[in-house]
Amino acid sequence: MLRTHTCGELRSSNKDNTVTLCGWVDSYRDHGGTVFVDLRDRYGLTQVVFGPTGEDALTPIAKTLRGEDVIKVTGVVAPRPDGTVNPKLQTGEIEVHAQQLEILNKCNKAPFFPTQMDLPGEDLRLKHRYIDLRRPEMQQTLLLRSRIIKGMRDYFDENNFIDVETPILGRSTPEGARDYLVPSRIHAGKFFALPQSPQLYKQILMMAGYDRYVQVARCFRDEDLRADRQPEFTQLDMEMSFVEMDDIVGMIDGLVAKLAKDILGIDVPTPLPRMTYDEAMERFGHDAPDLRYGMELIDCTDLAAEAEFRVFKMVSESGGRVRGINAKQGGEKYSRRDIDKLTDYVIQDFGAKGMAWFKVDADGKLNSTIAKNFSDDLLAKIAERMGAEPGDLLLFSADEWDVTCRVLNGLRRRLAAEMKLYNPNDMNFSWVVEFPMFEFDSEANRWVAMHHPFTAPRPQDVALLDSDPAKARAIAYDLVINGSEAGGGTIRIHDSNVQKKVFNLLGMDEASAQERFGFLLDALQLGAPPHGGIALGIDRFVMLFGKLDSIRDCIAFPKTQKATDMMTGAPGEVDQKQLRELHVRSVKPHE
RNA sequence: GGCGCCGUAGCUCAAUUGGUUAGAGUACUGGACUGUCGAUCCAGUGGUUGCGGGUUCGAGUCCCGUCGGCGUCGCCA
Repeated sequence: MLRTHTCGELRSSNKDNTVTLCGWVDSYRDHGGTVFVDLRDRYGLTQVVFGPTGEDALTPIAKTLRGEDVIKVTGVVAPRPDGTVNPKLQTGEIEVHAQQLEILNKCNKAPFFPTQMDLPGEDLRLKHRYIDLRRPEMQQTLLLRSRIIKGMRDYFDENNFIDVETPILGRSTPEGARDYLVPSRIHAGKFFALPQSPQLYKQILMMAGYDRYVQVARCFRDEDLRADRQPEFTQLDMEMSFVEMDDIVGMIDGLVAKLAKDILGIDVPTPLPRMTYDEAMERFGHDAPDLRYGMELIDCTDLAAEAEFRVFKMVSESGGRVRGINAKQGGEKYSRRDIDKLTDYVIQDFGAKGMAWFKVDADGKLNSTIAKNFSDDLLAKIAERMGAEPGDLLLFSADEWDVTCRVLNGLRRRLAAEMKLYNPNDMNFSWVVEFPMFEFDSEANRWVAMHHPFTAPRPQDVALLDSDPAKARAIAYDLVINGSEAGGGTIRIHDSNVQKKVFNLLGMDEASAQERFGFLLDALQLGAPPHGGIALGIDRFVMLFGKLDSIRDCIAFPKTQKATDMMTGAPGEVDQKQLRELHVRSVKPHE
C-alpha cells in the first residue's frame, strides 16, 4: 500500500506517529508561510499542514495544489494548537505536519467539484460520474446499497438458500415488457433476449430439487424510464419449494425486520399487515397504497344518484362510481386557482373529465360552484358521509371505477405531500395480497396476466378460469413500502393442466404454448414440486431506506431518461463488419 | 407517442413590459498574508444566452422547429 492510514482514522492517540496518507485535495488554504490542505478519501478528511514546522522546501510545491489533485503525503501526526480543533471533523483533534509530498495526479479544469455547495445539473454529474461519485452523499448511498445486499445475502444464507446464477442470454417471451435483444452470430436471423427476470429458470431450479434458491439478479426491460425505473435494475430473486404463501411472506417479513433493525435501527413488528387487492383499490385506489396517512377514498355513488348535478347523476346511473377524498383543513390552503390546477392535473394525467369539489364553511355547510345543484339535505348527507368538518376540502371523481381509482390515488398522494400529512422519515411496510389473475386488455381484445402467466390461482378459484376469469384471484403478494411496490411474488402453477389452461386463456393455442414454453410444460410433468417465490427491487429498497428521490442516485452508473449512458455514450454506433457478422442490417427511421 | 418544466461564463444563478456595452457568487490566473478550516484582502482572464429559423427599429426575453436534461401519462406480464 502507498499509504499507512486512511484520511478518516487518525486520532490524538496517533500523536508523534509518522504516517503516509493518500487522497484527493478537498480544499486548500494558502496563508503564505503556512498552507493547509484538507485531504479526502472515502473514509474522511484529514488536515495536512505545510509550513515552518515541516520541510520548508515543500511549501512552494504545496502552494500549487488545487482541488481534486491526488497526492501522497508523509508527515508526523500532531495535536492541533489550542483553539484550532475542528469539532466538525472526526480527525479534527489532530493534523499531519508534512515532511514529504508527491503529486500523484494533477486535476486540470474539473467541470465541477464534489465539494461545491450547489450541485451541478444531473447531466454533468452523469457525464463525469467519477467526480460525482467522490461526493460523500454518493459514497454513503453506495455503501448503504452494499450493506443492504450483504444483509440480504447473509439472511438467505442463514436460512439455507443456495445462490445460483441463471443465464443473461435467454429466449424472448413476447408476454410482458419489451425485451432487449441480442443477435446471434452463429444462428443467422435469431436473437437472444436479456432476462426481464430469472422467472422460468428459478422455477426449473425448483423442479431440479434446489428447494431454496436466491440470486442478486440483473434484469432488463426496454420500456420508458421514470424517477424510480431504470432499463437495467437489480432484484433480490428467491424461490422456495413445498411452500404456501405464508412461508414466502413470513420469510420476507423476517428479512424486512432484520434490515430495518440493522440499517435503520427501527423495530418493525411482524407479521407485517396484509390487505387484499380489492380492499386496497376500494380504500386507496391503488395496489400499493401509502399507509403513512389516511385520507381514504369514500364512496358516494348512492348519494350522487339523488343529485340534480348531471355529471353525478349520469355517472351513478350508468354503472360508474362517484368517490371522494377529504383533505382535512385543506379549504384554506387550496384557493380556487389551486383547485383549478388540481383539476387540470387529473384531466391531463389521468384522463379525468373533471373534478368536483366542496369547501366546508364555518357552519359546516358545503360550498362550491356546483352546490346549487344539490338540495341542502343531500349536501348534509354528503358532508356526513365524508366526515366533513369546517375548513375541510372535499374532492370528488365521478367516472368509471378505474378512472376514479387513478384520479383519487393521484390526488391523495399529491395532497398528502403538499400538506405534509406524513413524516418522510417514517417507514411503513405492508403486504397487498390476492391480486386478480387477469386483466382485460381492450386494445388487444384479450386477457393478459396481471403478474405473469405462471401465477397460481387460489384453489377455490380454479373453476373460475372457465366461468369468469375476471373474478379469479391469484396467490400473489406485493411488498409495499411507503406507497411503493418494493417487491412482488406468487405461488406458481405446478400442474401442467392448469398451466395449459392459463396459456389458453391468454390466447395461446396449444402449438404456440408448446413452442414457447414446452420445456416448462414438460418439466411440470416430470416431477415438479409445489413452489413459489418473490423478487425484491433492490434499487427501490436503497431508495426507500436512503430517503432518496431518484433511482439514479442509488446506482453507480445509471442511464438517463432516454436510456443512454452519458459517460460512455452508450448506445453507440458499431462497424458494418460487426453488423454483417450478426446478419443484421440497420434501418434508420425516415430513410 | 402526449403533456409540462428547464437550457445564459468551467459551475450555481441574475438580467424590470422586448430596450444602451449580458451581471453576481464561485472556480481559475497573478499578487499579499505563519493557524486556517465555505480562510481573508487586491487585481485579472472568462459569453455563438443549446442549435436553426421567424416576428420586430431592436430578442437572453415573444413565436415555430430541433437537440439535450428532468418530471409525468401511456407503457412497465
